[in-house]
Amino acid sequence: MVNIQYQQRIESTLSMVPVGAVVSYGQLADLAGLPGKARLIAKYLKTSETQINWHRVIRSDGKIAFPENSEQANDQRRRLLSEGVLVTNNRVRMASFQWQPDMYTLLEKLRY
DNA sequence: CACGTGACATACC
DNA sequence: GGGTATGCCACGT
Repeated sequence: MVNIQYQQRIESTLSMVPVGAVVSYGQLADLAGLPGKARLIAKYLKTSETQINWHRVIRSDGKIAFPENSEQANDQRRRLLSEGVLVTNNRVRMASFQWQPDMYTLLEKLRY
């Protein structure tokens, strides 16, 4: 269970991640105005029912958080591939990893 | 209040 | 690159 305030910020921010982009847990926390709370994002994704764009969240090292070949990892990989995000060996390719800097700044100024 | 627990992050070897 | 060690922080027990 995640505090409702946190949940709302996380959900609205996550809903803005564009198709074909991925963010890390820490980046998403930053964008949501919750710096340092990467693990809270993880808890949200695990416990919350409404997970829009959940598949666009990956670890800071570029890897999918689930064990390779697990059902969930395969599901996430399939969803990413369908948006044009290349995934090999449970890891997204660098070109797809993280937003362009200007986009990052833009969203920050836009919301907070 | 004291620990233990994560779909984490960073530094270092 | 992989592996270990710490830091982190909201939550549950």
